[in-house]
Amino acid sequence: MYFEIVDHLNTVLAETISTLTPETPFDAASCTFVATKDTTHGDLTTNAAMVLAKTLKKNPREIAAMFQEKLTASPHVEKVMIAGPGFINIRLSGTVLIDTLKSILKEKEHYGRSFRFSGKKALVEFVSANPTGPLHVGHVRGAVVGDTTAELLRAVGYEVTREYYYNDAGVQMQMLGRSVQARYRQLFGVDSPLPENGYKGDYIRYIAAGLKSSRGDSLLREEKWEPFTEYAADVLMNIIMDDLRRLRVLFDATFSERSLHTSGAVARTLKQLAEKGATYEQDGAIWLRTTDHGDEKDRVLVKSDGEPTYVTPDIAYHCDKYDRGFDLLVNVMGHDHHSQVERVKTALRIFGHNLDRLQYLLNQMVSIQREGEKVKLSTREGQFMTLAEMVDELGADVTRYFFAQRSYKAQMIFDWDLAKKQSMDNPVYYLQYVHARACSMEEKAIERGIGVSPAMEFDTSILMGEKERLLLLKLFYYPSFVSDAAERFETQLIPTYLEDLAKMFHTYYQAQRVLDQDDPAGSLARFHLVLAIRQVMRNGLGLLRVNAPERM
RNA sequence: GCGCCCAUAGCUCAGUCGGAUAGAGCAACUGCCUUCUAAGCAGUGGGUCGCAGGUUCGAGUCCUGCUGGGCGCGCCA
Repeated sequence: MYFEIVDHLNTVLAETISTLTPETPFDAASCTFVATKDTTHGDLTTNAAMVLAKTLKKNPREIAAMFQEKLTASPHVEKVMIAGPGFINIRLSGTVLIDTLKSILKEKEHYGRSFRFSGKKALVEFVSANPTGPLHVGHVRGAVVGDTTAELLRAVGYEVTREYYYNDAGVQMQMLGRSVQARYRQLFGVDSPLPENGYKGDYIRYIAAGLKSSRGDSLLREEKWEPFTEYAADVLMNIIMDDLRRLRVLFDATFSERSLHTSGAVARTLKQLAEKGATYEQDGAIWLRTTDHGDEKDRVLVKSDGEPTYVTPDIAYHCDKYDRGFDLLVNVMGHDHHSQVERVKTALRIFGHNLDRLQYLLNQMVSIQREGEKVKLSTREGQFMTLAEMVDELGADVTRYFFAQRSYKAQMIFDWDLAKKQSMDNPVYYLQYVHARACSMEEKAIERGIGVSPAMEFDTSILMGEKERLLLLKLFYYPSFVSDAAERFETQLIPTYLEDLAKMFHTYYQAQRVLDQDDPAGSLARFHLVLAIRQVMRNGLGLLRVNAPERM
């Protein structure tokens, strides 16, 4: 409904603009209708007249008047008002709002979804933590941002793949294997110290104990670290995926770094870069000429010991993503990997890949405020706050909501005490309460013999009161928020919208009796409105993968 | 030194990507349950949108320069 109406109005706008400016080419796309911020200014507004003022050398209000007739003729428009310096404000016809209500009740969970990107494929890569330990708070933010973004993209028509890239090769994995090996030997009383910079966490002992119970002492004479790495990585990947599942994050695919080595993709990438003259050899290492693309120094692709650096398989991985034919590639990772991004992009540019298809979402750091105390978290320091602990203490709903609520770009202070509260102070419960309250009203309605009319027959004039009208208008805007959130990769637009809607609903509930024994016609009409609000709340929470309980 | 991000109410943050009188929640204060859930509602106080310029009809939003904070800048990942 929203896009249908706004597209129609924008077309009228564009046509009128082209008749007004037949000589001068004018970008009509820059003049569109948007929702008003202040309801006293009508429902939709455009600044077209003011933008055109310079080109036409006329007073904006005078220009606005030239649009008025055409717009008034639209069946979707009740009234056109010219206000302020030259805004064209539109009040939508009641039919539009009633049709919105009907389509919500008809489309149900599909309301708000669109087909703007139907037929397009998107890959969202996120979390991608190495299997060297359990996930911590920093990963949770990436997990929520990535998963919610994926869900938003799906809501606007993309066929989405969620992928987890993990480094099961390299020095860190060797360290993991050797740490487990040491703990394993200790279990048999062998004096075997942890390697320098080895992993000290208790989970290493846990993994070693698991190995002992499944393999006995059969690995005691094993000198190589690889079997230990393989086993530990396997265990840790399972733990990671279990934790993520508890956060309601499910991946469609994992992609192993080692597979890029064994398949020859890394070697092929290096060869192709060399053929393009983008690399050279010096001091026994192979360098990428990133300085040709604005870097301050060239970067090493292959170390003098013959081992590739981290960036090399990452380049091969991204080439693989391009080869798989996605229309959109989204990468969610910590902002501390920023310099890495430029190197990958440089290589992709050398290969001639279209960087417009690649979108990095670099989320900033999270710190936790708990009982007034600020706990800073970083990968290097020992982590006492893991994903599992968060979900245990706060639940998936609260954990997800708190991260989705904020822009990924800004550093975030996670208010643990607020998140912990199961009260009205906590926005999650505030939203869920809308849903529960509406469900409770439905029960009451059924008791009183009020049911949804399949033919949508109810007295629509009752919903044209100003309070009801504003609620309908809010529901009308919902698809635009979904669309904006997806296109701009801004998850927080959804919580912002839902909190607005919740506020309006609770206010309405307080001010207006919905189910009134003395007013059956009014009760029926308002009941339909409540059901529509409940549906949108459920859909919005669904995008965030937050539960909408029927009872609280 | 260079790069990226941030700076909005006492605190945590929004601000629909240049619009009209800058918002919400928390905290503080005052009211409202015999009713469809008070996990709620209504109201009060609280601001030089870090600073200084610039762009234009119009700037919290865009540009430049500062200040302050975070992160990065490795033949680590």
